[in-house]
Amino acid sequence: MSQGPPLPPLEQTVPEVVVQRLPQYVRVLGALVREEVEVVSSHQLGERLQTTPAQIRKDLSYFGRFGKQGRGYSVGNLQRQLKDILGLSRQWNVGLVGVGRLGLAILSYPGFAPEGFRIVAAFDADPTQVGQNIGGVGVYAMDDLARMVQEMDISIGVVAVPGMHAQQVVDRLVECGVRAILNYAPTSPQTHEGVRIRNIDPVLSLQSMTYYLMGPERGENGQSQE
Amino acid sequence: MSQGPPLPPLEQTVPEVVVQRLPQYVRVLGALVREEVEVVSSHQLGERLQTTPAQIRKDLSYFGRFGKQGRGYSVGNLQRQLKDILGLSRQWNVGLVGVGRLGLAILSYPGFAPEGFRIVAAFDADPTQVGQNIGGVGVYAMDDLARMVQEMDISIGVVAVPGMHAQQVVDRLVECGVRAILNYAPTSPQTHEGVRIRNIDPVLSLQSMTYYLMGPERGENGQSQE
DNA sequence: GCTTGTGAAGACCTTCACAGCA
DNA sequence: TGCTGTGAAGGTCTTCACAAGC
Repeated sequence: MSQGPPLPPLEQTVPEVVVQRLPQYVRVLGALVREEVEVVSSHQLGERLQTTPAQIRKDLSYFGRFGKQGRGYSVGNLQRQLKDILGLSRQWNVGLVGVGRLGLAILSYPGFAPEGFRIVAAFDADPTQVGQNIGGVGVYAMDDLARMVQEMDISIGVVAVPGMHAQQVVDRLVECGVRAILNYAPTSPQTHEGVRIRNIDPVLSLQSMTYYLMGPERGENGQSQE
Repeated sequence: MSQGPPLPPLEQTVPEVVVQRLPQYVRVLGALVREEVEVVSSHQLGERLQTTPAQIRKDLSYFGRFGKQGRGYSVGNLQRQLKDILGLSRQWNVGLVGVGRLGLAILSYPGFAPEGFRIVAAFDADPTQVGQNIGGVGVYAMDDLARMVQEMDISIGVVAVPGMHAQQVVDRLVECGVRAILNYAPTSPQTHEGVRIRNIDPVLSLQSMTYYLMGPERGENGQSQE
């Protein structure tokens, strides 16, 4: 799975949970920038993020030393560094598969572009959809997927097709070289080696909350996120 | 936080991760029912769910003994049992806050009702929205929240307001007695004791995937879900 | 034979607690 | 004094491995 013996820098492997928390740190730092706060301690960050200061310091320590003892972290600097680490200092081109009700909602969602995620092409299996232009985004046939991924430098796929077809769409995307997929279909597709999938599945979220709504008292601790 | 000394039945506390996996089990079991499979082993379930058989057996063992040695689990029976445990054998009334673009998309999403989640009322701070009827769902003022939660037996809140207002909406819902909240706003609200919040945040999902798209080779293992 | 249920072992992540430094 | 960065300790979740039973 890994390479030969030379063994490059190889920064100690970072737990996936940590990577998943970093974007939240970036977001809070963005809020602090807007509030014109210049320095922040791990304790203050912990309050905003509902975590412990230790967690934040430990997380950051996987990537470097960003703070100053006795003072804390420079808000602007830390935000910039984390964005660089996460790859958020650049734009990413996104391909959307499925322009049904859900796909259209995603296309019209204004939250992606400001964060650097640009939907540059849409795809659909239905020939009557192909050729359309929806809010500036062209709709292509699935057969054009490989070509368009190349030509438009698409590195992220968004899947918004019926659950029944999600797996094959994921497989197609992976074949075409896409290694990060955001899946809105109510199915957890089989994952491929080296490919990241994140599922957006509100029904599953609801279904795990109802457990705590049952019985007289099952909700002992009141946390939990995402 | 816990009670006195009598210490009732108190089934060993179930890890939250386990509760979050159960709905996926239920879903796969549903697929097996439709395929008319009658018996399934933890190994087979593990294949479909990309987990180990041991994980599944351990998870189930928190709730009872559902299998038969040498045979496996009765698909129908196991599904029924898990649904009962999760509270999925009944309907749940849901209140939606925010009927902007996102709220409307949620209202028209056909995936909730078949799973037993019925959106019975919508709320909005904008007086010009109040009084509408959207696909059979009335839009009420925020001042009616407490009353409607009572009258309509709303136990789950869905938040679809701008990030800026998410926290206060969550607080209002909690005040009104709602203890399970699905939050679509791009903010992680502070959680209250005894209240469950699940955040639907596609941008955060994207932002944690880009990390693995950076650099020559950082994506060592190719798993990860949600 | 095959598969469950489970204590014990192990891996992983979080929290503690303190040395080091501004 | 105040706060970071971090090894070590502690907890939690996962995996192993096997007794029990069909």
